[in-house]
Amino acid sequence: MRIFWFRRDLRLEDNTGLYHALNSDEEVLPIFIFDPNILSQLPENDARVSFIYQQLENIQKQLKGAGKKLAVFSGDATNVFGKLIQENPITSVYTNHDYEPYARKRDKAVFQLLQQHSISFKTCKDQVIFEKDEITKSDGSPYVVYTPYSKKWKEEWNKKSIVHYPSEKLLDKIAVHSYPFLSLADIGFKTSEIKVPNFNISDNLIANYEETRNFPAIKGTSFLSTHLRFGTISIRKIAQKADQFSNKTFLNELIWREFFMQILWYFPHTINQSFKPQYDAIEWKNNKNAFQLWCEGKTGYPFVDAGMRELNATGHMHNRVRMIVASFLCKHLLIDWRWGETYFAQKLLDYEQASNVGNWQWAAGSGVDAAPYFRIFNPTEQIKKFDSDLQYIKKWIPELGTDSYPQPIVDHKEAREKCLETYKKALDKS
DNA sequence: TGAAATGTTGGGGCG
DNA sequence: ACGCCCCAACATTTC
Repeated sequence: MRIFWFRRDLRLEDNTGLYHALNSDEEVLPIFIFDPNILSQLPENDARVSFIYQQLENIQKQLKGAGKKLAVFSGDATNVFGKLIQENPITSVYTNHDYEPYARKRDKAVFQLLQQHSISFKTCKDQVIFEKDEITKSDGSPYVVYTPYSKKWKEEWNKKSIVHYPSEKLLDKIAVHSYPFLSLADIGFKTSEIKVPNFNISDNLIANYEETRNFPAIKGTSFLSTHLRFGTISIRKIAQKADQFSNKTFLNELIWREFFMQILWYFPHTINQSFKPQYDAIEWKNNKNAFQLWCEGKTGYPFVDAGMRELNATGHMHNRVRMIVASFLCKHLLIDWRWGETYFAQKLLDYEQASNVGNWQWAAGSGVDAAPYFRIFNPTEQIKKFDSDLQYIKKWIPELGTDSYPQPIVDHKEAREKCLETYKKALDKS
């Protein structure tokens, strides 16, 4: 018997690892494991846990149609596997790659356990088109600048023809078993009132993406990120669609995702250290009160506040606004990018460590191919450019223009000058 | 995937 | 018609 281990690939269709697991005469036990190492840090109504559970239920419904079912466990992965291999004649375990530092550690421990029992651990590429070692410079070293990376990515993409993995057609190989399907309550969670929005990848959206994506009042973005994060849609399907359009702006965003994933793979220390080490000499102010006001959307800068309120209310924030609030936190408030990264990690439905760390370091100036330190967004100029009629801002700040809306917590000009001085001081040291 | 500061140009008011 | 000043508009440099 084989095991297929679902993680960030919560779908039956075009699932690489699932396809390879099912594509033999052996029967396959499909499992999912809720990991207390991750869950214990989350509130009981965490919206992502609800979304994962909802997707597991979807999978369960589809499997039941084929007279099968999914097993859902809770526990440390090695403990769960220890039990499963005692109770079943397991020959191999299949799963899809997960590139985050924590997942790599977890998978290494599972691999070692399986190895002791002479069980093979087969892992597949599924959540990206190209992973770590597939797009590198000619000497095998990783790209740390986006443009040449994307050029190489597109070259390789054009060379190959896309392969799909019709895992959904092999469900008859799934084993009959009596393992449980734990409920949300069983793992100590409740259904969140925050729901993951559906994605939109209509022809219209992709064709107009470059023109509309920067205006948060327009529904010009795809809302794909959460679905890509949890694998509820196949990246192969999305990339193929994006490539059909002559304007490659949308495809480029998919490439940014893989760019940051390979950066995290080669430079895992960047989850808490600046990619450019001299940026760790910055003397952040780290004012807790200012941070709290930023979190709550009460800085007195409407674009910043609207974004943070959108995040708090929905678990989502428009990408243009993410850049604005991030620049404001790091540069106007001189608060360490890690604080912002941590807050986003708590709140974002689409939280993806590689993209979140990569983009926060971009905003702080400390990352690969980052914004230069002197590039400081003016949160008021940004309104003129991207929300000039205040449609987005008023949606989230109904009290705008009244006495109850706070005064700016910092003066733009002063904050800008202080930022330049602080960054310069740190960078002059090296 | 900036914005401010500084420089340049040219039209118009005016003596 | 001319020189001078002002300043908007645009370009370039700087942070």
